[in-house]
Amino acid sequence: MSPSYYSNYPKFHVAVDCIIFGFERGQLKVLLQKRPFEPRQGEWSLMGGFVKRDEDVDDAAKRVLEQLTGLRDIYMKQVGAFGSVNRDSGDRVISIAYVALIDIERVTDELNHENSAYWESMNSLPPLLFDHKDMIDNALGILRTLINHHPIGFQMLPPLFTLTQLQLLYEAILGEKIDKRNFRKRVSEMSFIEKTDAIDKVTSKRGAALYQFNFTAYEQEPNFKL
Amino acid sequence: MSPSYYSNYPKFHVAVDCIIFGFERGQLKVLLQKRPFEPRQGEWSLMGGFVKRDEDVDDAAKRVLEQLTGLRDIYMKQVGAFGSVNRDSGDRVISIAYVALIDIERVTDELNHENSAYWESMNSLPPLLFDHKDMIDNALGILRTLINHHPIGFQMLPPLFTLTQLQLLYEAILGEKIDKRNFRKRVSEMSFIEKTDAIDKVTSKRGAALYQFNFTAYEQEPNFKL
DNA sequence: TCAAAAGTGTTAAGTTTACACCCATGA
DNA sequence: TCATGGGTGTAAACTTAACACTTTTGA
Repeated sequence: MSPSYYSNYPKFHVAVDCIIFGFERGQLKVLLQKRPFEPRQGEWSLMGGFVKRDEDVDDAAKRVLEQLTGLRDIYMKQVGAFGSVNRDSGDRVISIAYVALIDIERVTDELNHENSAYWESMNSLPPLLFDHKDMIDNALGILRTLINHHPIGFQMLPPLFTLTQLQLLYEAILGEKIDKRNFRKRVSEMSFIEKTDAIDKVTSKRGAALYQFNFTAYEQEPNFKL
Repeated sequence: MSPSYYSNYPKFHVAVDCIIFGFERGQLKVLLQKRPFEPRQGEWSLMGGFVKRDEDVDDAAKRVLEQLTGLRDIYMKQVGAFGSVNRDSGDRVISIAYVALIDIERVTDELNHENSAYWESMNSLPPLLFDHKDMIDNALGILRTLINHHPIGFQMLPPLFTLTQLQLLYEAILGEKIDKRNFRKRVSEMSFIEKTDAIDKVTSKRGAALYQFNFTAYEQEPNFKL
């Protein structure tokens, strides 16, 4: 182990940062934290942490996410590595950013606030630490690209959702209005988005049909285009 | 510098690996090297190198590319970080992969062979070191995604090229045949792909019109769809 | 009774696909 | 003269976009 050729070269701190997206009341939100240590303690930042010695980088991201939210088996995808020399004012740190999509209802307020974490709307982000704003922008770009052909939006909705919620989610991610009838026509062509017998009476007097995403049906016929 | 909080955490070797694509005689090729050091000296690998202490990770990738090819100002894009614990059998190394697109004619054979580097067709890749095959697969995926809406294919062609060359390039990247008349119709709608007076007599008796990509025209009207 | 959100089809415009022959030249 | 690659247009199929009114119900 550690043969001489490699050991001529420098080593670096390697961190992961998580861009955790959720969706609530028609708004795309991101989970931010007041940085709990120096330097720049108290500034708004993404949730992050250092990679451990015998830990895959992907696993480090999962660990950080679980520490903050208590959730495992969450959809995550690497956004990329951020490696400018001076990106971290404390010391040289190379950070690998991950985007995670979660159902905001699964994260309780207590959990959030223990970590001084808060959901902030993407429309009104505060100034952020280091290059964390760039990370969020990249993550959103990836989300916008993926959302059109992959059924990942459902990760941010409860198991049962109305078509209006689904449409608002797409509008929030893409940043544009979608025609309601065209949207519903496309949804109805996808057999894996199933209408249930349940009715949502929270957001309308009349009540709206609740739908669910059927993962196994999707596996069999994964033609997705919204 | 190096405040106590950070210094509790481990440090890692960080490398860059370059997936260098080129195009020659109808084939998409990648520049591979016989690994010049232990462990696993002599195995086919991507061109890589360790990040230096005061060097941006992006700059490390540019440096490695320039060392191998002598070329600067090349189109490069980060593919992502590869961070499994045991991905490198020598020691723990976290590697950040970059894809680069170059005009194969600009790299002379001498340069290549000094570094024991060779262009290998994507259709007949040898077994590769570590996770380098995954890196190439990811890079190709990114290339396929980008090529449809961004004029990056031209980076792999000489300044003057025929429409047949351009079509063969697209076919090689996408891995499927394209209808000649439909392809040319789409090209003719893009004002920044300009016909020149020059004629190529190398590949046909009749001669084929040579075209060029006009970058400034593209900046003004960047609507690209092939 | 009325405000608020749910639900529902058709048509025109635009895009994509499929398809086959003549041309110019050097060997 | 013929083999090779260059060059050209149209019609049908499909996809996308635009658009407005009725329904249900709780307050």
